[in-house]
Amino acid sequence: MPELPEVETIVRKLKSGEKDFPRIIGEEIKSVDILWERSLAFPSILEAKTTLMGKSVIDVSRRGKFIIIEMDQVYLLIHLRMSGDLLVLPPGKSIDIYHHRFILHFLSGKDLIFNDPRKFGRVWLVTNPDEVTSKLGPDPLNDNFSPELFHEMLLRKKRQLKPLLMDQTFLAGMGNIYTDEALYLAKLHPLRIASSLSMNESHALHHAIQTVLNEGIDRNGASIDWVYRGGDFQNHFKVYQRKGAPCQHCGIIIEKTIVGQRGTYYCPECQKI
DNA sequence: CCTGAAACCTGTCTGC
DNA sequence: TGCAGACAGGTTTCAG
Repeated sequence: MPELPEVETIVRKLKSGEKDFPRIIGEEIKSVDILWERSLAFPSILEAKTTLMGKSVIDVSRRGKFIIIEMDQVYLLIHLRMSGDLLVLPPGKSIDIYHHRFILHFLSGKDLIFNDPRKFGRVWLVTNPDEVTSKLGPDPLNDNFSPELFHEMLLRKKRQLKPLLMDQTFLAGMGNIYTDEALYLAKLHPLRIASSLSMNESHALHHAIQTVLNEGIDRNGASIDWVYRGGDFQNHFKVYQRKGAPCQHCGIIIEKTIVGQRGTYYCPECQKI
Protein backbone atom coordinates (compact mmCIF):
# COMPACT_ATOMS: atom_id res chain seq x y z
CA MET A 1 0.00 0.00 0.00
CA PRO A 2 2.66 2.47 0.74
CA GLU A 3 3.89 5.45 -1.17
CA LEU A 4 4.80 8.73 0.46
CA PRO A 5 1.24 9.84 1.41
CA GLU A 6 0.36 6.48 2.97
CA VAL A 7 3.63 6.41 4.92
CA GLU A 8 3.12 10.01 6.05
CA THR A 9 -0.39 9.12 7.22
CA ILE A 10 0.95 6.26 9.32
CA VAL A 11 3.73 8.41 10.80
CA ARG A 12 1.20 11.03 11.89
CA LYS A 13 -0.95 8.37 13.53
CA LEU A 14 2.05 6.93 15.40
CA LYS A 15 2.91 10.40 16.70
CA SER A 16 -0.53 11.69 17.58
CA GLY A 17 -2.69 8.62 17.88
CA GLU A 18 -6.37 8.35 17.08
CA LYS A 19 -9.32 6.13 17.93
CA ASP A 20 -8.18 2.49 18.27
CA PHE A 21 -4.63 3.54 17.32
CA PRO A 22 -2.86 5.00 20.39
CA ARG A 23 0.29 7.10 20.03
CA ILE A 24 3.68 5.54 20.75
CA ILE A 25 5.76 8.57 21.76
CA GLY A 26 7.23 7.97 25.22
CA GLU A 27 6.36 4.28 25.27
CA GLU A 28 9.00 1.94 26.76
CA ILE A 29 9.70 -1.43 25.16
CA LYS A 30 9.10 -4.49 27.33
CA SER A 31 9.81 -7.20 24.74
CA VAL A 32 10.16 -7.84 21.02
CA ASP A 33 8.70 -10.60 18.85
CA ILE A 34 10.19 -11.37 15.43
CA LEU A 35 7.87 -13.81 13.69
CA TRP A 36 9.50 -13.79 10.24
CA GLU A 37 13.28 -13.62 10.50
CA ARG A 38 13.94 -12.09 7.09
CA SER A 39 11.80 -9.06 7.96
CA LEU A 40 14.77 -7.89 10.05
CA ALA A 41 17.41 -6.62 7.61
CA PHE A 42 19.90 -5.56 10.29
CA PRO A 43 21.39 -6.52 12.76
CA SER A 44 20.96 -10.09 14.09
CA ILE A 45 17.77 -11.03 15.88
CA LEU A 46 19.61 -11.51 19.17
CA GLU A 47 21.34 -8.13 18.92
CA ALA A 48 18.14 -6.34 17.93
CA LYS A 49 16.18 -7.79 20.83
CA THR A 50 18.96 -7.02 23.31
CA THR A 51 19.34 -3.44 22.08
CA LEU A 52 15.63 -2.65 21.99
CA MET A 53 14.81 -3.94 25.47
CA GLY A 54 14.07 -1.02 27.79
CA LYS A 55 14.32 1.68 25.09
CA SER A 56 11.73 4.44 24.92
CA VAL A 57 10.28 6.06 21.79
CA ILE A 58 11.44 9.67 21.49
CA ASP A 59 10.06 10.64 18.08
CA VAL A 60 8.68 9.27 14.81
CA SER A 61 9.48 10.73 11.39
CA ARG A 62 9.65 9.89 7.68
CA ARG A 63 12.37 9.98 5.03
CA GLY A 64 11.02 9.06 1.58
CA LYS A 65 9.05 5.87 2.23
CA PHE A 66 11.02 4.97 5.36
CA ILE A 67 9.40 5.25 8.78
CA ILE A 68 11.97 6.30 11.39
CA ILE A 69 11.35 5.57 15.07
CA GLU A 70 13.89 7.39 17.24
CA MET A 71 14.91 5.91 20.59
CA ASP A 72 17.81 6.44 23.00
CA GLN A 73 21.03 6.09 20.95
CA VAL A 74 19.28 4.02 18.31
CA TYR A 75 16.81 4.25 15.40
CA LEU A 76 14.32 1.68 14.16
CA LEU A 77 13.68 2.11 10.42
CA ILE A 78 10.75 0.40 8.70
CA HIS A 79 10.06 0.08 4.96
CA LEU A 80 6.61 -1.29 4.14
CA ARG A 81 7.42 -2.21 0.51
CA MET A 82 4.37 -3.68 -1.29
CA SER A 83 2.06 -4.95 1.41
CA GLY A 84 3.34 -3.80 4.80
CA ASP A 85 1.28 -1.94 7.38
CA LEU A 86 1.74 -0.75 10.95
CA LEU A 87 -0.87 -0.80 13.66
CA VAL A 88 -0.88 0.00 17.36
CA LEU A 89 -3.13 -1.98 19.66
CA PRO A 90 -4.41 -0.38 22.89
CA PRO A 91 -3.62 -2.22 26.17
CA GLY A 92 -5.69 -5.36 26.53
CA LYS A 93 -6.62 -5.53 22.86
CA SER A 94 -5.45 -8.47 20.81
CA ILE A 95 -5.82 -9.44 17.20
CA ASP A 96 -5.35 -12.50 15.00
CA ILE A 97 -1.59 -12.64 14.40
CA TYR A 98 -1.98 -13.73 10.78
CA HIS A 99 0.80 -12.03 8.73
CA HIS A 100 2.36 -10.30 11.72
CA ARG A 101 6.14 -10.20 11.22
CA PHE A 102 7.56 -7.93 13.92
CA ILE A 103 6.03 -6.75 17.21
CA LEU A 104 7.16 -4.28 19.89
CA HIS A 105 5.42 -4.91 23.20
CA PHE A 106 5.39 -1.81 25.42
CA LEU A 107 5.28 -1.74 29.24
CA SER A 108 1.92 0.06 29.06
CA GLY A 109 0.38 -2.91 27.27
CA LYS A 110 0.27 -1.25 23.86
CA ASP A 111 1.67 -3.25 20.93
CA LEU A 112 3.25 -1.87 17.76
CA ILE A 113 2.69 -4.43 15.01
CA PHE A 114 4.36 -4.69 11.62
CA ASN A 115 1.99 -6.69 9.44
CA ASP A 116 3.18 -7.74 5.99
CA PRO A 117 1.44 -10.50 3.96
CA ARG A 118 3.96 -10.57 1.10
CA LYS A 119 7.03 -10.44 3.36
CA PHE A 120 8.79 -7.80 1.21
CA GLY A 121 8.95 -5.22 4.01
CA ARG A 122 12.12 -4.71 6.05
CA VAL A 123 13.15 -3.39 9.47
CA TRP A 124 16.59 -1.98 10.37
CA LEU A 125 18.01 -1.10 13.79
CA VAL A 126 20.91 1.36 13.43
CA THR A 127 22.70 4.07 15.40
CA ASN A 128 22.39 6.52 12.50
CA PRO A 129 19.50 6.57 9.98
CA ASP A 130 21.94 7.63 7.25
CA GLU A 131 23.28 4.08 7.25
CA VAL A 132 20.03 3.14 5.49
CA THR A 133 18.79 6.33 3.83
CA SER A 134 21.96 8.04 2.60
CA LYS A 135 21.40 7.18 -1.06
CA LEU A 136 17.90 8.64 -1.25
CA GLY A 137 17.17 11.64 -3.46
CA PRO A 138 15.43 14.75 -2.15
CA ASP A 139 12.01 14.50 -0.52
CA PRO A 140 9.52 16.11 -2.93
CA LEU A 141 7.68 17.89 -0.11
CA ASN A 142 10.84 19.27 1.52
CA ASP A 143 11.42 23.04 1.30
CA ASN A 144 14.76 22.53 -0.44
CA PHE A 145 13.06 20.79 -3.38
CA SER A 146 12.60 23.84 -5.60
CA PRO A 147 11.36 23.95 -9.23
CA GLU A 148 14.79 25.25 -10.27
CA LEU A 149 16.60 22.37 -8.56
CA PHE A 150 14.19 19.88 -10.12
CA HIS A 151 14.79 21.24 -13.61
CA GLU A 152 18.55 20.87 -13.15
CA MET A 153 18.08 17.31 -11.87
CA LEU A 154 15.98 16.41 -14.92
CA LEU A 155 18.44 17.93 -17.41
CA ARG A 156 21.16 15.57 -16.17
CA LYS A 157 19.11 12.41 -16.86
CA LYS A 158 18.52 10.75 -20.22
CA ARG A 159 15.92 8.42 -18.82
CA GLN A 160 12.21 7.84 -19.27
CA LEU A 161 10.21 9.99 -16.84
CA LYS A 162 8.19 7.20 -15.27
CA PRO A 163 11.06 4.96 -14.09
CA LEU A 164 13.12 8.02 -13.19
CA LEU A 165 10.46 9.47 -10.88
CA MET A 166 10.10 6.09 -9.19
CA ASP A 167 13.86 5.79 -8.67
CA GLN A 168 14.28 6.54 -4.95
CA THR A 169 17.88 7.70 -5.43
CA PHE A 170 16.53 10.39 -7.76
CA LEU A 171 13.45 11.43 -5.77
CA ALA A 172 12.36 9.81 -2.49
CA GLY A 173 8.70 8.94 -2.07
CA MET A 174 7.01 8.53 -5.45
CA GLY A 175 5.49 5.14 -6.32
CA ASN A 176 3.42 3.72 -9.14
CA ILE A 177 0.13 5.47 -8.36
CA TYR A 178 1.36 8.97 -7.62
CA THR A 179 3.80 8.92 -10.55
CA ASP A 180 1.02 8.16 -13.04
CA GLU A 181 -1.21 10.80 -11.46
CA ALA A 182 1.55 13.43 -11.47
CA LEU A 183 2.51 12.79 -15.11
CA TYR A 184 -1.15 13.08 -16.10
CA LEU A 185 -1.58 16.36 -14.21
CA ALA A 186 1.57 17.74 -15.86
CA LYS A 187 0.39 16.47 -19.28
CA LEU A 188 3.64 14.56 -19.84
CA HIS A 189 4.00 11.15 -21.47
CA PRO A 190 5.56 8.46 -19.18
CA LEU A 191 8.21 7.71 -21.83
CA ARG A 192 9.38 11.30 -22.33
CA ILE A 193 13.12 11.65 -21.80
CA ALA A 194 13.83 13.72 -18.70
CA SER A 195 16.52 15.91 -20.27
CA SER A 196 14.14 16.94 -23.05
CA LEU A 197 11.79 18.85 -20.74
CA SER A 198 11.52 22.61 -21.12
CA MET A 199 11.67 24.85 -18.07
CA ASN A 200 7.88 25.20 -18.19
CA GLU A 201 7.38 21.43 -18.41
CA SER A 202 9.75 20.83 -15.48
CA HIS A 203 7.93 23.36 -13.38
CA ALA A 204 4.57 21.86 -14.32
CA LEU A 205 5.82 18.43 -13.25
CA HIS A 206 7.22 19.81 -10.00
CA HIS A 207 3.87 21.40 -9.23
CA ALA A 208 1.98 18.25 -10.24
CA ILE A 209 4.11 16.04 -7.97
CA GLN A 210 3.54 18.24 -4.94
CA THR A 211 -0.16 18.57 -5.76
CA VAL A 212 -0.87 14.83 -5.98
CA LEU A 213 1.22 14.03 -2.89
CA ASN A 214 -0.46 16.73 -0.82
CA GLU A 215 -3.90 15.62 -1.96
CA GLY A 216 -2.97 12.04 -1.09
CA ILE A 217 -1.92 13.12 2.41
CA ASP A 218 -5.06 15.24 2.84
CA ARG A 219 -7.11 12.15 2.00
CA ASN A 220 -5.05 9.88 4.30
CA GLY A 221 -3.60 7.95 1.39
CA ALA A 222 -5.18 5.55 -1.10
CA SER A 223 -6.89 2.28 -0.19
CA ILE A 224 -6.83 -0.42 -2.85
CA ASP A 225 -7.84 -4.05 -2.79
CA TRP A 226 -7.35 -5.98 0.43
CA VAL A 227 -4.09 -4.42 1.62
CA TYR A 228 -4.69 -0.94 2.97
CA ARG A 229 -7.73 0.63 4.54
CA GLY A 230 -8.36 4.09 5.87
CA GLY A 231 -7.51 6.39 2.97
CA ASP A 232 -9.84 7.95 0.43
CA PHE A 233 -7.58 9.04 -2.42
CA GLN A 234 -8.48 5.98 -4.53
CA ASN A 235 -11.82 7.68 -5.22
CA HIS A 236 -10.04 10.62 -6.84
CA PHE A 237 -7.63 8.97 -9.27
CA LYS A 238 -7.57 10.67 -12.68
CA VAL A 239 -5.81 7.85 -14.57
CA TYR A 240 -4.59 5.09 -12.23
CA GLN A 241 -6.77 1.99 -12.65
CA ARG A 242 -9.03 3.91 -15.05
CA LYS A 243 -8.21 1.98 -18.21
CA GLY A 244 -11.14 2.21 -20.64
CA ALA A 245 -12.72 5.15 -18.84
CA PRO A 246 -12.88 8.62 -20.43
CA CYS A 247 -10.28 11.25 -19.60
CA GLN A 248 -11.93 13.91 -17.43
CA HIS A 249 -10.23 16.62 -19.48
CA CYS A 250 -10.60 15.53 -23.13
CA GLY A 251 -12.92 12.51 -23.08
CA ILE A 252 -10.45 10.18 -24.84
CA ILE A 253 -10.21 6.67 -23.40
CA ILE A 254 -7.47 6.13 -20.78
CA GLU A 255 -4.93 3.52 -21.84
CA LYS A 256 -2.77 1.08 -19.91
CA THR A 257 0.70 -0.06 -20.91
CA ILE A 258 3.79 -1.49 -19.24
CA VAL A 259 6.76 0.75 -18.48
CA GLY A 260 9.71 -0.56 -16.51
CA GLN A 261 7.71 -3.67 -15.61
CA ARG A 262 4.99 -1.55 -14.00
CA GLY A 263 1.41 -1.04 -15.12
CA THR A 264 1.18 2.52 -16.42
CA TYR A 265 -1.99 4.51 -17.06
CA TYR A 266 -2.12 7.64 -19.22
CA CYS A 267 -4.28 9.69 -21.55
CA PRO A 268 -3.03 9.31 -25.14
CA GLU A 269 -4.51 12.70 -26.05
CA CYS A 270 -3.39 14.84 -23.09
CA GLN A 271 0.00 13.15 -22.68
CA LYS A 272 1.55 13.07 -26.13
CA ILE A 273 5.19 12.07 -26.41
C1' DC B 1 24.61 5.45 -17.83
C1' DC B 2 20.35 3.15 -19.13
C1' DT B 3 16.91 -0.71 -19.92
C1' DG B 4 14.79 -5.00 -19.14
C1' DA B 5 14.23 -9.28 -16.74
C1' DA B 6 14.12 -11.93 -12.67
C1' DA B 7 13.77 -12.61 -7.84
C1' DC B 8 11.70 -11.96 -3.36
C1' DC B 9 6.30 -13.40 -1.51
C1' DT B 10 1.07 -14.10 -0.71
C1' DG B 11 -3.58 -13.07 -1.92
C1' DT B 12 -7.21 -11.92 -5.18
C1' DC B 13 -9.50 -11.84 -9.36
C1' DT B 14 -10.52 -13.45 -14.17
C1' DG B 15 -11.45 -16.57 -17.61
C1' DC B 16 -11.92 -21.14 -19.35
C1' DT C 1 -16.75 -25.58 -8.88
C1' DG C 2 -11.96 -25.85 -9.96
C1' DC C 3 -7.81 -24.32 -11.49
C1' DA C 4 -4.17 -21.96 -14.16
C1' DG C 5 -2.52 -17.56 -14.98
C1' DA C 6 -2.21 -12.70 -14.48
C1' DC C 7 -1.61 -9.09 -11.51
C1' DA C 8 -0.67 -6.17 -7.22
C1' DG C 9 1.13 0.21 -3.75
C1' DG C 10 8.59 -1.85 -4.02
C1' DT C 11 13.39 -2.74 -4.28
C1' DT C 12 17.65 -5.21 -5.51
C1' DT C 13 20.60 -7.57 -8.55
C1' DC C 14 22.32 -8.90 -12.80
C1' DA C 15 22.91 -9.20 -17.94
C1' DG C 16 23.49 -6.67 -22.09
